Amino acid sequence: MLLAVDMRDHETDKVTMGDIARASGVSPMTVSRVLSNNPSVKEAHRKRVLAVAKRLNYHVDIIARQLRAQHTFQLGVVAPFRGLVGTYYFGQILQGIQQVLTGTDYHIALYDSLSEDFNDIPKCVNLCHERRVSGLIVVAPELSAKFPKTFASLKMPIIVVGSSMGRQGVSYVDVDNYGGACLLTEHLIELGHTRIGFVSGRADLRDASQRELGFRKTMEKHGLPVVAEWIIQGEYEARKAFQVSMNLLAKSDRPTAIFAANDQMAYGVIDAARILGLQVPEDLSVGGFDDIQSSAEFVPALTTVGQPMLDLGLVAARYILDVLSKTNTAVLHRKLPAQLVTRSSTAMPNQPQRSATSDDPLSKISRINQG
Amino acid sequence: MLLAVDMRDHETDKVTMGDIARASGVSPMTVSRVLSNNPSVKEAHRKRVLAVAKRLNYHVDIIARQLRAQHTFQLGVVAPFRGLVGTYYFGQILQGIQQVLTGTDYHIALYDSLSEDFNDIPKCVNLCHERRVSGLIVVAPELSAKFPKTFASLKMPIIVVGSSMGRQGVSYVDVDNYGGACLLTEHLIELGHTRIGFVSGRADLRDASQRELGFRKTMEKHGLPVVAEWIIQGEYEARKAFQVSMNLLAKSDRPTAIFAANDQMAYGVIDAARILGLQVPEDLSVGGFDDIQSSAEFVPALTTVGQPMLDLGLVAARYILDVLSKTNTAVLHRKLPAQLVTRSSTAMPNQPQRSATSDDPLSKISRINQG
DNA sequence: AGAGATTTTGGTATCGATACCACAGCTTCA
DNA sequence: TGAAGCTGTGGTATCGATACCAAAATCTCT
Repeated sequence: MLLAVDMRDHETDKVTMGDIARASGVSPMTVSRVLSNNPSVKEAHRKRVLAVAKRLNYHVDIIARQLRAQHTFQLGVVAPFRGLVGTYYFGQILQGIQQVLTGTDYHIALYDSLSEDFNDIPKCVNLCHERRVSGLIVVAPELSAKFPKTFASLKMPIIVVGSSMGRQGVSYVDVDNYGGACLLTEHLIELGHTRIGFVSGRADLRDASQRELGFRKTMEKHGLPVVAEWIIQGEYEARKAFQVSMNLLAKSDRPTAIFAANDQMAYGVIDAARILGLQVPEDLSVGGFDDIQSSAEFVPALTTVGQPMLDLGLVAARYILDVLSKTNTAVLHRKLPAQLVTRSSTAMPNQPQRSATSDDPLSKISRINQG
Repeated sequence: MLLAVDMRDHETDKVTMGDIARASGVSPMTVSRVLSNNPSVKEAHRKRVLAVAKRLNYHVDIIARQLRAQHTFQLGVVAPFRGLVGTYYFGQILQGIQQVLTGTDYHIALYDSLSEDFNDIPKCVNLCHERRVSGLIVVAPELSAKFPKTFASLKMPIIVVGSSMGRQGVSYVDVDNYGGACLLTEHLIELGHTRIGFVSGRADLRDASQRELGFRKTMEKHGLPVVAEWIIQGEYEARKAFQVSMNLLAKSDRPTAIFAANDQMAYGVIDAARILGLQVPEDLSVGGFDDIQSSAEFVPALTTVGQPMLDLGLVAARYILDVLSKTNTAVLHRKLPAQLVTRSSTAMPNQPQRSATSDDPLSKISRINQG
């Protein structure tokens, strides 16, 4: 009765608990108990069942388990593919999520909130709900995203990443872009800069507008002028920033410091400054935002605002898991602090007289190749 | 008996087909038929059932359907998160996949092949198999990826993206990186260049080595020298490329053209050239690879090799769906052609005598600001 | 009108794992 | 020795949708 030889062995994988039960002379229930580590089963049976399961190359049928448990163990991640997937920011969030999920039974189900089927987030969230995801992380950096209160009534944990939802009962985790921008602006002001320009990011993204707001408010707070011509559009792209800052820096009436709303654009600004013969940070201080990997190695090493992108994913995923395990039931409203990272692309501005002799950037051009 | 009023209405969503059946006076089977568009059901019943389903806010229980159908409608996508997620390349592939999936019942389940649980691809593939994904797309740009033949014996369609699998029975779709590199090299040679440098990509990535090979073979084919000092490591990063090409271009014995293994590095090379006072393309032709979005707008517009990244995703997803629907059962070995995109960053090399007078790059430095 | 063909409907079993209850076998103590 | 307690084990029902078959309802034609 024991260990009836099964010639199919590793071949077919339609092996069920019933098969194992038959082959090891116990009931399916006992098999189920063994495989779910229920302690109330005799050691002899346990060993035999495990051996048979291994021999038959058994794997639980996840679907049946899901049906019984009414739980898919899928963590839905909703994001606008166009524009977000393929960015470092989103990649880091995904890695954070995966780090939390590794070792659990959960995995990521990815949905495009811009798919032509459902051109807005609520529709996509409903789809996920119908698909019975266990929890949902909505990555929504767009300004236009609408989040109806009905989200809160869905019978699943849900959290928004990258958008602060105000007073609504929806959980979110976001980076404090406003505060981060204040930090960098304060830093530049403390160094003695009063003529500061700003390269803004994509107008449709929430974080971009928050960074610009932080810059403006801090300038106002210190009674410093925000010069309209010194606020230029960089679209979050190094190239675009390069082009627009070429124009700005070529003028004789130019700022002594520039705050770029992300690091890539800061690179673009520095490239432009180099070409125009301006030394960074001697003639121009440049600050960025994000602290992407290359910014530490960049020459000059970039002063920037560190954004805990990985943490966004970690916090969001951990929150969902906590709610699912009933550890936490509260609505989460969390702004992760951004950190000022001071490196060598910012310094005190040159003395006025010195700056006067060098109004023409071309006069300095040879210096770049001698340094 | 008809239309018994249900006060719960939209509240709870534990509505089953049985509930609808009861509320509309038919059997669960008829409800099932109506909801799966089976034509053999009387129009009166159909209308009543649909009305009730809507009123009760019914949604099929996907899990139960899956169990019955033995099919999860999940398309597994396996990729090394670290290094790949967050790249434009992977973003495009994902978008391609999603485009095919939009409108179908399938959706993406994302798995990290580098998760600490299973540090190699076969383990991750097994996990997906256990999780009963309906099909699997393995994105594997690394050189080290091992693909045992056992993949072919898994009872699910599987395709590898970004690695040509040689003679093994595993399907793949890849871009013809080798051929693309040949195209660009030929282009430079046709323009009259004989002194050509190469900025290589990440040594661990398959595509990078293929591009370099294409360059080398084409040079050899034309009897041109591959100068060791002119093959420099750019790691696929603009910054790195900028640094190493600064060194290379500052020498008096420098190439007249540089082929960078991706567009970002080409940007870096061009930036370096600018700073050294070299005009592109007059003094230096620069070609890239990938044709990323910004390359068309770049100044000068970049000559590059267009890589159909979106198509990788499209072809892979379409293949899986075809196999699942039995439309196709053959193993797919497909290399998508890369396309030469000629823009303004490449041109005929300067005449030798002219090049002789300008051995010192500094002599040209003022030109950049006058153009 | 009634036999036969056709459309429409409902009952039952099934997918595979597992919660719950009941009970067999064994131990412990009055 | 028998009642009470404990441990292991198996039977049955359930999660919700649907394939399959049989039965009912309807239609067709002589």
